[in-house]
Amino acid sequence: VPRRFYAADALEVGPVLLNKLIVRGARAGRIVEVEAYRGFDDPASHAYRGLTKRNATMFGPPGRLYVYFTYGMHWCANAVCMPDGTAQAVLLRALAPVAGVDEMRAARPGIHLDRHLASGPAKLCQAMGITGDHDGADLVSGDDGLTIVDDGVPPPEVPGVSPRVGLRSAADLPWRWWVPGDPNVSRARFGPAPGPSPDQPARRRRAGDRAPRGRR
DNA sequence: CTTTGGATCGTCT
DNA sequence: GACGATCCAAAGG
Repeated sequence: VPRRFYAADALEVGPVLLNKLIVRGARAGRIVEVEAYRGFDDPASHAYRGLTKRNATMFGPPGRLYVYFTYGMHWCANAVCMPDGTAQAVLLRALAPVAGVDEMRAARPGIHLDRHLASGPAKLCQAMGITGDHDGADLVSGDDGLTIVDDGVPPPEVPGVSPRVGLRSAADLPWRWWVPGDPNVSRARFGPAPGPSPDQPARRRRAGDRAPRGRR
């Protein structure tokens, strides 16, 4: 995926990142869920309050990986968008494992079902072995061992859409997208798959299909 | 299947 | 000093 792909608004890049592959060595996963984070105009973004040591990568050139540490134990990874100087990013929230599944399982002991290997932003980093060491990695050159490639599978014509997960502020903005019907999409409080998608008959009701309930 | 609470620490106020 | 762009085990239906 070329540099110019990322040099756009995260609201545009997010949905078209779906179904692309993230590759690290033998491991590869298809991106099936993402969220957009903008900058000064997005209160939920790490970049909202300006440049800091942690979020510096978000303010740098597009096509790099922004990795941050949260909850005292988890890493999460984003693809940086917009030209150098403007902070935006797309959070990678879930993968469908495609290759190197043995390595992913080794990185996540105790997980048996493939669809649980990378069905969340921190799980994704564990499965791929992504840590703070990869903050700033160039996804375009692949020089740091991480790349995002297009293997010809197009993004969904009509992705699933919902508000972003786990936020206090800006909790209403519908900036989360996923591949409809994909079993690797994270279980969230807001529902996957509004209606039956073209090729998916009719799924049984799931926890996430309900309207958001109070608290949080 | 769902809900609840604990873990755990860097970052910014 | 408070709070996360989270995950999992445990416990209850």
